[in-house]
Amino acid sequence: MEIKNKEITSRDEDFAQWYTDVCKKAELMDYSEVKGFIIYRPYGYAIWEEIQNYLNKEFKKTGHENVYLPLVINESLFNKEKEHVEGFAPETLIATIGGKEELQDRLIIRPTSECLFTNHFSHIIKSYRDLPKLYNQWCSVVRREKTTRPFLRGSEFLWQEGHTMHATPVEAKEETLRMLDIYDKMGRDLLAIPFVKGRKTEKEKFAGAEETYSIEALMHDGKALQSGTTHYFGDGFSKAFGVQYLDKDGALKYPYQTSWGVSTRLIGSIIMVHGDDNGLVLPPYVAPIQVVIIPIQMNKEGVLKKCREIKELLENNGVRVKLDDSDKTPGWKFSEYEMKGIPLRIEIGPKDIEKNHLVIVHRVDRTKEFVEIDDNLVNKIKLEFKEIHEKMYKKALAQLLDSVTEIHSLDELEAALNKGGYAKMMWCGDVDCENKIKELYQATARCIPFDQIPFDDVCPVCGKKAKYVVLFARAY
RNA sequence: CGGGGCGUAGCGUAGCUUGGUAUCGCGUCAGUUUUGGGAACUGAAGGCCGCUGGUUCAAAUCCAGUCGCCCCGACCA
Repeated sequence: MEIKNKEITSRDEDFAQWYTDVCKKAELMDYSEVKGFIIYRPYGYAIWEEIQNYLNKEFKKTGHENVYLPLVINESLFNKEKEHVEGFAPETLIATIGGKEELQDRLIIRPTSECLFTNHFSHIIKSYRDLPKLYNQWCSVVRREKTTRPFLRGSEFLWQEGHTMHATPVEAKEETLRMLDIYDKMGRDLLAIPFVKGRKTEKEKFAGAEETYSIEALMHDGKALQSGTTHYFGDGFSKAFGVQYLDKDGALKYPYQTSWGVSTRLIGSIIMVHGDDNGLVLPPYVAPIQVVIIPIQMNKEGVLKKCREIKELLENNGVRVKLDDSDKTPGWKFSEYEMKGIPLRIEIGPKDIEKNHLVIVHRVDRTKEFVEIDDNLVNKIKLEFKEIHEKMYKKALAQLLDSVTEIHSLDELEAALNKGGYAKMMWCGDVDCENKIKELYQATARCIPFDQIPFDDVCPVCGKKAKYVVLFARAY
């Protein structure tokens, strides 16, 4: 039975419009009066809270502490690291007036907090005993963007930014990769999104970083989305901000630094990886509501009572449940909660009560089954979550693997990019070739993946000797 | 920042060419009947027609300015 949602544009018809429809209709966000600044509605914010819960546990397991630093950076401080300033200056929002006075040192609303952290570190790191410093901050940052889209690119977005200081480059580099692994694991265990891990090219790396790594996700329309980054800074910021400590050997030394972050852009990834023509599809472990119970003929004797009983049972066992006992029709509720992507639906009507079972339906593929109400019910529901999660991950992984095309010439590159997904090619490492591809095909180097298995000798752009396997794609 | 489009009720819109006090649908509220894939009927509330100024007896409509949003490019998590 094909049942199609009438309020959401289909993905094939207009993917951009589909995306906007889902954001609005699933009540994740609303537009505000100011371009690029969105309202995170309770349901959208709750997804972010699940991500926070997951990451806070992982961060704390690995010894990180949460802190909070100011919203604003005085301009003179911001200007200390040259590359960093050049990278961010074009998109900063600056406060110039306080009350009625014009400010002497203007206040930059943080686009990222490397300057603030490094400056603070210079005050608190004096001895090798103060290292490592492993800090994380949950906050929002502001970057003036020309083109904005909900969750994908906004003038303000919510994120976490980790900032750490280490005694040695080796230790700092390990941290950079450790955090990338945590992000990757989050994709596998929480978001059901397979990421491609890799290193950014010189052209694509973060302003001021020596090395940038990223996790890249593939959207349903074949475009890539950078979903998280980690950076190794060497001692560049340390030197610029004068962070020095006295080591065991009595020498003054500069510590080595990292930073890493994921943002509410992850919500965009979830939408565009898993969503379908009926709306959002949420993986169970990140879903703010995991189960929605819909009573059928709820004025009939015992229906609501049974619904409440099941709700309480699941809730007491740590399942996030909503019972919709509003007077909307069941059909309306089915559509509504599919639009909102709730992974598992339970229907309870007079017929079910008679037979002592529940009807359960998976959002991802609408598979429907009857589950007997017995002492093992909670475990059965939890197994359903596992099954749904695995289904969603496998589906996304198949799509990702299917999208990778090995290419050996510019023609093949163009064809692969037009098809969508990743074009895997050998590359000489020269930025000119990156620029040429950008210009010709509007695609960028997403990353130099960790899996480096060469399959050709020359760069198809310039014909010179190839150094790396690299993935190109059109990206958000 | 270039090119295009659009601002009328919470949302989507008609009206604008040819000035005369705003149309329709969805939603909202109340009531009754309904309920296994977006229910039906009856009644009701809701508008500085983006903003400012001008023309006019009279402006959603004409003129000027201004603000904002959306789409496509260049820049970016």
